[in-house]
Order: sequence, then structure tokens, then C-alpha cells
Amino acid sequence: MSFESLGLSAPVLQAVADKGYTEPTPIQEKAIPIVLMGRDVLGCAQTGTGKTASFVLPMIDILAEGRAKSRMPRTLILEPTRELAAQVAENFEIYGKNHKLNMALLIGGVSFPDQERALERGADVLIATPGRLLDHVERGGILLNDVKILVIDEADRMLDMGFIPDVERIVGLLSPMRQTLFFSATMPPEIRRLADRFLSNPKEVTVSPPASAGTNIVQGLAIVPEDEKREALRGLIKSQDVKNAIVFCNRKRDVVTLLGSLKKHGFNAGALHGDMSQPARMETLERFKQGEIQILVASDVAARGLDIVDMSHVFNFDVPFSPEDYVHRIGRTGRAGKTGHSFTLASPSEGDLVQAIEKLIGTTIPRIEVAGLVTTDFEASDGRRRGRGRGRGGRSGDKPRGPRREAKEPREHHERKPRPPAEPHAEARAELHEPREHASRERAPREQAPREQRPREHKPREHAPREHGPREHRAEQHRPQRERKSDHRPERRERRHEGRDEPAPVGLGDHVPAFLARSSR
DNA sequence: AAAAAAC
Repeated sequence: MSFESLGLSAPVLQAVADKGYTEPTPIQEKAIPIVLMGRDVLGCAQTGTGKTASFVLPMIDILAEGRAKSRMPRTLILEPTRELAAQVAENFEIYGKNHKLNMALLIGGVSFPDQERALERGADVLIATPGRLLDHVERGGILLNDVKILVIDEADRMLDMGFIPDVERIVGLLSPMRQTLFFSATMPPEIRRLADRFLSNPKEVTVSPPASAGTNIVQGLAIVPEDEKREALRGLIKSQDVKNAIVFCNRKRDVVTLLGSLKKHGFNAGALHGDMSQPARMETLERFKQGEIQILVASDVAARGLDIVDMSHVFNFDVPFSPEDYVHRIGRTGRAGKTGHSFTLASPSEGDLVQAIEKLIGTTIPRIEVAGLVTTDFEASDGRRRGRGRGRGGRSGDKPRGPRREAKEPREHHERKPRPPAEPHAEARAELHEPREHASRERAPREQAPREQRPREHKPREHAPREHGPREHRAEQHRPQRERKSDHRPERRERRHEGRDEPAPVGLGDHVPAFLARSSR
């Protein structure tokens, strides 16, 4: 499978080739043709699967026709964090370099006037975090009713972060005559309900992450007392061939203290968390990407989606509160077919959290020892240590390590239950609920001819479209979208008569690894 | 429990 067969235009393909990509990822292969058809997409995929390009590339092509009016953006992409938003903007720059696209990036923490100017110029692409976007809306700087394509990215994370009311408000300002692309790493019922409301007759695309909890990530876990974690981390870093690494902390203030400690010990480190000023966040991230900073100490602002190629190591200075976050954190390494390394420092009281993670990923994280340090075992929930007591060395002046938890009621989940069989993490796979041939039968004329049969060459948009040139197709590509809403119902009925007893399945069925499908805890 | 996001 090559990019050429997906129906993208020559200038976009050129930009992809220049970037060095030759083969689409499963989600790109499945989603790009659907987006080009003008249909809604419900994508179950997390970053690292090539999800961003799966909507950026076709959007560039669709946007090649026409231009935006002042304050009336033609497309809107919602992202949960500022960094993700900036990353999507970068993607548009990279792949849209052969097109003249006006872009506006509306995120908090940076100055308003620049963003206002970009809006006034007329934004073909508007990329935003919800808060700042609504701020502009309230000031009357944007009219959203001309938005033709809406992308809601990382929907589950938006839910976690309490953005859904904002998102609903924003979607309420859009015309129902739009194409919607909705992406989420997980599909809990709440997200599913949202998708049902925002999408119209969507195609579902499901992709399991390329390294769900790490077939190509070497994992390790060391149990060390809380006050020895910094020393343990230094030992770990030195024992490893660390090219570049993220160290995750649960709290922002720990990010700050750990950064100080690492710097004091001569490490080349920087910090990233949400209390930093936005310019500082961007600068640190850029320097990390450039390799000027070797170790990035970060809060979970960096846990999901950040696309940093070739990161050799992820360290968890703390066990993440939610097991899903563990998967996201370690997923920052082991990308693009490389082997990644992930090491977690757990304090003796964090046994419950570790157990939850191991249950989620279906394997036990190998316990490791840090040279020269005492490693202990987890406390049992009744306050006693489990297993064989302490490792070599012993500690002099053994001071009490914080309050031990009092014995509560016996907790059933501490009994070792047989673990569910591990999910096959083999290859990233993508499944469409309906085979594509099916799609082409049920919908004419837009879906009739595969786009690869009508090659187009790029023309700058100042040139008048040719009467019967390939560009005409593109214009046509947009028109049926209007028809879609009106013939939505009849189409559904037809489908039932086509031998289907039920409408297209909404559930993801077996295509989602169990641990991803779970909502939370 | 923490973090994220608007001023």
C-alpha cells in the first residue's frame, strides 16, 4: 500500500515524500479515503498511530479549493492541550507547504492580537484549545458558521479534562452542514454518546496502538523508598544508554524539585508543566526536540500525544495515578519501530497502583534493582511487607517512612486473581466496519470512482478552475455533503433492506484491546 | 489524589 493510492493530490504527496514517508500507517490508509469522500469519521486511535496526518493530509486537499473569508474559518480542529494544538499546526505547515493555506492557532498563554490578525486574514485552518477559542468567540472575533470540517481530537482526554461542555458549546455554533472527524483513544459509553450526537452516519476506523503497553518497549520497575527516588533515578540514567528521555512526575512541584536536583548533579535537563509560561513551555519542548536538552522532566501535560521521534527512554518518577496514563506515558518511547525503554520508580506504598497497571496491560512489569541501592517490596495493604523483605544492604538509621496505611477492610482485589490472557499486541491493525467496496456501492456519485483513477495536478488557486479538468471533481467532492444530511434517512432505510437486519454496528466489538476499551478504573 | 485549560 502506498500513499499514491489513497487519492491525495500530487502536491500533498510531494510534501509527504519530502518528509520521507513512503507508506501510510493503517489509520491513514483507512481514514484518508473516507475523509476525501466527505464522510464523517469516528476514529479510535491514539497518537503514535499516524492519526494526525490521517486528517491533515486530506484536509489540505479539500481546502485547496476556495479560500476563507475574514473571521470565518473554513475548518476547525479542537485539541485538549496547547502543545498538541501547536503540533497539529506544524503538521499543516509541513504537509501544506505546496499550498497557500492561512492558518490560525488559538491557544491560551500567548498574545491575543496576533491571533486576531490571523483570524481577520481569513483562516482556512483554525486549530484551537477550547478555552481560548471561546474567548475569541465571546469577543466577536470569529464566526464559526462557515466551518466545513470539524475535527475533535483526543475526545476522551477532553472528557477527562472537563472540556466537554465547552466542546458542546462550540459545536452548537457550527452549521450542521459540516463534515466531522472525531478521534478518541478509548471509546467509553460517554464518548460514544458524544460521538453519536456530533457525527452523522460516520465510518468507524479502529486502530490498535502500534505498541500497546509495549511489545517493543523494554519495561522495568524498581521499588525504592520515596526519599531515595532521586538517587535511584540518577543511578538508572547512568546505567542506561540514554539518548534522550522524559521523566514523568505526578505533581508539578515535583517536576520543579527534580529538575533542580538533576541539574545540580550535572544532568542536561529541562522542565515542562502547565504552570510554566507558554513561551517557556514551547521553548523547552523545542530545545528537547532539537536535542539541546537531553532529559525532560514533565507532568502529564506531556503524557499524551507529544510526538518526539526517537526518544530512547521514559522514566516514571512516580507511578501514575491512572493506569491508562502509564500506557500513554511509556508510549512516548518505542515509536517508529524502534525499541524503547521504560523504567518506573515505585515507592513501597504504591503497590495498588502498580497492580492496577499490570492488570490493565496484562503482564507483570519486570522488577529491577538499581545498583548500589536498597530495593524493597510493596507493602501489603494490611501494612506488612509482602514477600521476602528487604534487598541487599539494608538501611542504617531506618526512619519511619511516612504513615503506613491502617488496615481497612480486607480488599478483595488484593487476592491474586487469575489475570486475563494478554491481548495480542502484534501489529497495528486497522479495521473498518464496512469493507470499502460496500461503501462504494451504497453511495453515488461521490464514492463511485476511486480517486487514484483521476489523477490531478496541482494548480495554485488563483488560476480559474478548468471546465472539465480534474479540479472539477474536487468541487463536486464538496457538494454532495449538503445532500448528505437530507438523504441521510433514506439511505439508512435502504441499507436495512440491503440484507442488513440492523443499522451499521456502533460498537467497536473485538477490535479494541480490552484495556483500551475500558473507560476508567 | 494530579494535571490540564481563558483572562
